[in-house]
Amino acid sequence: MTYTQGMMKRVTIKDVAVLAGVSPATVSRVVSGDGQASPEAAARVRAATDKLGYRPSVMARSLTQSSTQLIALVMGSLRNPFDAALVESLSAGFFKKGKRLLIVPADHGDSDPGAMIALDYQTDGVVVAAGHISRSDSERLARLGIPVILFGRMLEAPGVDCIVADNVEGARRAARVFTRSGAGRVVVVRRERDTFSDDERVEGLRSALQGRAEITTVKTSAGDCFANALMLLSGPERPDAVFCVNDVLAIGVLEAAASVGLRVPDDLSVIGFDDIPMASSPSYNLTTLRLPVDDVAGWIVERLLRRIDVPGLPVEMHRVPTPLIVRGSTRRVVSATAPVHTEAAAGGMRGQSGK
Amino acid sequence: MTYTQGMMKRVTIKDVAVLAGVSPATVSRVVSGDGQASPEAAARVRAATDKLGYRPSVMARSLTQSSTQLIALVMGSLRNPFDAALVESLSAGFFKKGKRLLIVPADHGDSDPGAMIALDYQTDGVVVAAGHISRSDSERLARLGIPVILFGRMLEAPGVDCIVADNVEGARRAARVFTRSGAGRVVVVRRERDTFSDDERVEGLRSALQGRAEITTVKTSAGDCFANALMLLSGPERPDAVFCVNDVLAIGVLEAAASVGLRVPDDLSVIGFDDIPMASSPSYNLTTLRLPVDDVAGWIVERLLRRIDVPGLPVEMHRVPTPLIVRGSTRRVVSATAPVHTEAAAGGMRGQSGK
DNA sequence: GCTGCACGCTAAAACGTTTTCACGGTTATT
DNA sequence: AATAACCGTGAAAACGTTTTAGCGTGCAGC
Repeated sequence: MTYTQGMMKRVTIKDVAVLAGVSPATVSRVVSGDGQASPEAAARVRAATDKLGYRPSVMARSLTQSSTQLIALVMGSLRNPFDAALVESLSAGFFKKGKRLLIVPADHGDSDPGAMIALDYQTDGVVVAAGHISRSDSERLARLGIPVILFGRMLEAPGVDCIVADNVEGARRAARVFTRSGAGRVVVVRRERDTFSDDERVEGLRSALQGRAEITTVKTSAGDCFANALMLLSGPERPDAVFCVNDVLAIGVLEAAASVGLRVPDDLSVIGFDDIPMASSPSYNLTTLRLPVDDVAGWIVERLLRRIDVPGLPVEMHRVPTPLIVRGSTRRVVSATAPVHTEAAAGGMRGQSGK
Repeated sequence: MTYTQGMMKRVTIKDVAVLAGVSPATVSRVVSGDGQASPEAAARVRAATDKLGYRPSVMARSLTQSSTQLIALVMGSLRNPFDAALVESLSAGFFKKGKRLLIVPADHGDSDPGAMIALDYQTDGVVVAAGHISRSDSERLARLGIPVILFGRMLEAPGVDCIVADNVEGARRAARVFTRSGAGRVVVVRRERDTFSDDERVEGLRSALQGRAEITTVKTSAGDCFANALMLLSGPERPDAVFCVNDVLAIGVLEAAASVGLRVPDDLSVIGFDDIPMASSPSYNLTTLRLPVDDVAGWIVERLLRRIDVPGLPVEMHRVPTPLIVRGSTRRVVSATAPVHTEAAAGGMRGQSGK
């Protein structure tokens, strides 16, 4: 079998119809499955679609139907393993439900807010995993019946559900560990750009530590974290505890501590946030607040699909629990109060995602 | 300003037309920019689109035009930082050129080959970043004029360009380091599933080491790498050099080496592949073959767009150079022959991506 | 003053589906 | 036996664009 050079025309429903000897309407009914069609007609149609390799055009279908099976995902950098894992988990989750991800960078130079691409492509929904969506934009989407899930920050607006880690409770747990081990000088390491979640984490720690310790804040990019931590840890007023708003920063601090010969956790306690796989690697062994990525992705998928099904639903503000994972970067203290989740120190490189 | 409850209808080109007092055709010409229109008509149309917030429906447009501005990206797990970086770089690169990424998991349970989603959505092109595409599928896409870029493996088929790391040359460089430092027992660590690239890397090392060293191969998942390496390194026939098909595995080996008290590079040399940011962190300081992710993404974007523009182009098989990045996990030897790229050991956590 | 031409615009067709409407032909209900 | 309900099907409209064909108008060239 030889093929003609050049581009062939797409095989359409009409081609199938003439081959099967029925009308396009019947083909549509058979292919979509729900319409009524006689067994013999259905058989002929199916034979024709198989022979021709017919695939309905989603583009054309979406003109008459509302659904495109597309979900817009506004995402940022994937340098942080947590974000990469979230995107992967979302992609898999949505795909399993027949939805495809249309990804749009949150911080493209353009002034055009990324989420609005949902309008161009008539997306079934929007997930804002990084960055923000303005109230007016979200209202515009809501007016068109496009639901939005916002991850990492709260926004009270029609049609947008929010899912945020329980940041203050997590930070409080970290604070408790610090006070138990008698930390007096605590440094908070956070990113350069203030985000909703970072603010909550820092504020949570600060309020829980109120009066019990002296707190300093350092802002740094992930790339400069090592260098900045180096300075901090070799300076005169060395902290005895460091709380980082995510694990990547915490690992930078651990590197620096090792580099200047500080013993962790004896000289310095370090706590991170997220519990990325690296955190449990033997060389870091980082105590952290776990943000369970598969739970987050699962909730987002569930919630968005449900809202697509039943549009009238009241909005929901979901807080994801952030259990403390005690590892080697903090001192083990006998706890008289609430039990905390600890972990056998053996087994390296094994992350949280057990799938 | 209050909005009516419930879903509003989309604002279409017709709405704009009546508001501007012109025909839909004129609106189309003004919006798309290339048609001819009088200044005053154009002004009225622009005022109308602004007032109504009109956004053309890509779906409807794609019926008459061929282009959807969509690129299908077949991707696998993002657990390996290299893959995450690649996706991020591709997304940014394509977005800058006005293309959006439609992501489809390579290994969804479905039997349907992922790349074929390109047909459903009339994608402008396909990037296969993980997994494979069969010859017949690629031919089908080619017949419809949809170009394909295949990353990580070679396939000679019409309409598919390939980009692959220079695996054998990289592996040869690794072999040279090993032989110079007098390694006699070399272990190759590779993934459980054989891939084109892994095969090339392993075979490249094997052929370069031919007769100079005893070679053993170990297959492992990333999660089990630490445990497996532990066994290997504490066993009777301990290797003095380990070549890993990627950095993630190499880091597992380094962890294990540290865990059993082996000194690197004195007792053991380790070389990885990819040069992920972690590789340059002070606690690993891994010698590796760099696969420059931004170069890869850049080539893919360029090439795919060019092929979309001019369909007749002959296929291209691109090999990406894989320079050796010498760090602390291999012994420094005075080189009498070709100069190799070395790197100041200072500055932690700073990866290759300088952007 | 007529032809030819560029221009600005509109009407209508086209793209590939789904869905509504209508129409015969069965089958069930009285 | 008459009527009603139902089933399978096709014609046609609809979705929101772009594009082609065509139609006046004004202007230059003869």
